[in-house]
Order: sequence, then structure tokens, then C-alpha cells
Amino acid sequence: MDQEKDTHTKTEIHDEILLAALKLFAEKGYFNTSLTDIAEAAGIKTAGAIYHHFKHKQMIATALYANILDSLNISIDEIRRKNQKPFEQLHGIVDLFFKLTDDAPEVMQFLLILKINEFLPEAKPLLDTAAFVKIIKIIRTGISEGDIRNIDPLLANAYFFGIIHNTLRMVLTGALDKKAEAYQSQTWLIAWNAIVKK
Amino acid sequence: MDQEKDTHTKTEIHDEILLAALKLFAEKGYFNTSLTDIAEAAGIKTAGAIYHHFKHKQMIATALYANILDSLNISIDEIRRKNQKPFEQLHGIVDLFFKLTDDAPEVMQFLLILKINEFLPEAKPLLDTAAFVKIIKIIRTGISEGDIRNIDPLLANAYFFGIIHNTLRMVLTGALDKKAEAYQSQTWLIAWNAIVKK
DNA sequence: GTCTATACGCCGATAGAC
DNA sequence: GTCTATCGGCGTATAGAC
Repeated sequence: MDQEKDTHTKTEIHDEILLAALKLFAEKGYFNTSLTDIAEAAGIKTAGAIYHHFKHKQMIATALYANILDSLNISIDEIRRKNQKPFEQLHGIVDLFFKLTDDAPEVMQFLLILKINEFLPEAKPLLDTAAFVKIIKIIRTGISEGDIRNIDPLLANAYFFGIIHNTLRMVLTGALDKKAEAYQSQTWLIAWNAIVKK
Repeated sequence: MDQEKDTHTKTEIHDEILLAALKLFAEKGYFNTSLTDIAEAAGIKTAGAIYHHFKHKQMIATALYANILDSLNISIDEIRRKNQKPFEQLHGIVDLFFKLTDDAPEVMQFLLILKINEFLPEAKPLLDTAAFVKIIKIIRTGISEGDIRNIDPLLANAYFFGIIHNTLRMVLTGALDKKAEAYQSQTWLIAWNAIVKK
């Protein structure tokens, strides 16, 4: 939102707090992370200083959630712009998720593992979010174009991303020991096959 | 474990506390549930009284987790006893999960939605649990018997139960508005098809 | 076994000096 | 903008009367 309001250190520290919080929330969970933890991890010595950047703890999580969803939304727009067919678009989104799992696991932890509305009761459920609404829309288009079998789009979404997300969840928790990339092509095939019209 | 030590009220109250806790944990999460909440929901007026039944809050969650896994394990043994083929055994397990989702949603919330090691850091991950080890074993057998395609059993598990669990998760959160039963046969087919050898 | 009362600690949040 | 200091509250947990 206001990333570029000025070039002073304020926004840098702001971002460092967010980064530290993301890491800690992903690692220990929201409730096991104190503002003191966040301050320390952000290179600040005292928790009080955080209040010059965020009204309260929840706002940190809210900002994180918004940022993540925002950049996800942008990435999905890009994918939709570069690819026409639902097949290609879903493929691009799966690529993105696998890439994020290896390159920014905390982000994927936040999206796939944390129970967000436990600490952000007001937050929209993921599925009501711009990014995920677009995913459903892609599936809907795939159905009407005859690529994807004719079932409830929400169900198709549950099946397709059930496979994708569950695999990534196991990578994130260490139950699968290789990088996400190692499972990508195989998992994509299975997931697409689960919803494709034959 | 010690359900039948005697027939006095002690174990009844013990169970009522567990029941109340299960409901509240499933509804609000562990950290948003105070012992006062649990006492009240269990028909006790004061939080202090709980300490005659459990050493501390964590022990309530630990006992819950153990009970749920225990009865799940027993159910799975039964399913394995009554059915020979991996196909039938997995079918039985899926039946069980769908049934539990409609009849005991809190239990499924606990298993599928709560991030258990956030409040029970010592607890075994689900996949290391007797019940789930057996599920993997069934898949492994299915592979060696040629029913299930020859991939890493953990991956097959991720795919199969990714579909099942994600569907049930959406029922539990209300994203899908019908009872789990309404999606069962279709979902089973898709999930089995994702791992079956063709 | 349950109650009242209370101790204790931690954490979120604020005030004010620097 | 960060620090020290501190408040206030909640939640866990304990002690002791009934």
C-alpha cells in the first residue's frame, strides 16, 4: 500500500518488522510469538518501539496478510495475462506455488499452514480473497470451455489444490525431504488429471 | 486409556471437561480458549476445579489428542480386519472420515484444521502416529499388489488424502455448504483415481 | 470435588526521557 | 525513532475453606 511514501529508514524498519514477524509466525505461530521476540529479530532492542510502526500486534499480522495476498494477486494477474488457456494458467499458478515453497517457505507457511482466522478473526477467508477468486474463475472458464470436467468449481478447486497444497504442506513440514521442485512435474500431472475432462 | 478405572463421577467429569475443551478448541483454537471457558462449558463454575482432573491446560489437549488418535487407530484396525484389499480398506477409511465430519465435526477439526504442534510442541506429527502409519502401510501394500501406481507411498498419501482432507476441510469451514456425505462418492472416485494404476 | 481467594508471570500497550 | 520504566489485564496455577 504505502511502501514508497518516502525513502527514509522508517519504511525500511517497518518492513524489517514485517519480515521478522513473518519468520516467527511461520516458525512458532502467532500466539507463541511475543512483540519482544519480533523486536529482537528485527534488530530493535525494545518491544515498545514497535508501536511507532504498528498500532498493535494484530496490525502486524494484518499487514503481512495483506501484503502476501496482494503480491499473490499481482502474480496471478501476470500469469493470466501471459497465458490464455485455463490449462496454462493453472500450470503457471502451480509453478508459482512450488517456487514460493522453495524460495519463500515462510510465505507458504503463512498461506497453507497457519490458521489465520484464529488470530485475525475479521480477516476474509482465503477463498474470498481476490487472488483465490481469480483461481476459481479460471476453473470456471476451464469448465465452460470443456477442458475441465463439469463439476462444482469449488469442488474442482478442492481436488486440484488439495493435491497441490497437501504436497507442499508435507514439504514445508519436512515430511517430504526433498525440495518442492523435485515433486513438481509429477504432482502437477496428477492434479490436472484429477479435474481434466477425458 | 483409563476410561473404566471406576464408575464414579470422577471419570464422567473428566470426560465432560475433555468434551468441552474439544468443542472450544475446535471452535476458537487452543490459545483463544481459557480454562475459565472450559470450566464453564463443562458445567463447572471455577477454573481451579479443573486442576483436580488435569495437571495443566496442555494435558487436556494431550489427552484429547491421544483419545482421538486412539479411537481412530481402533477404527482403522477394524476396517483392516473386515476388508482385505487396499482398495476396500481405503474406501472404509474414507467412509469413516466423511462420517466423522458430519457426526463429530470437532474431532475432524482437531485432526485436519488445528495446528497441533503449535500448542503441543512435543506431540508426534500426525504422520508418525500409529493410525496414519497404518494408512501408509495400506498404500504400500496397494503398490506392491499392483493396484496403486508405483510412486513414493508418502506422495500417494499426499495426493489421495489431499483430495479427501481438503474437501472435508471446506465442509468444516463452511466453504462447501452441504453435508460431507453429499460429496462423498464423487470425491472418493477422484481420490482413488489419482493413485490407481491404470 | 468444588468453591473463594489469591499469587504470579507474561505480554500487550502506554508515558515520557533522551 | 528508540530507549527505560511501568501499568493493567488476563490467564495459569495454587492454597485452603467447605
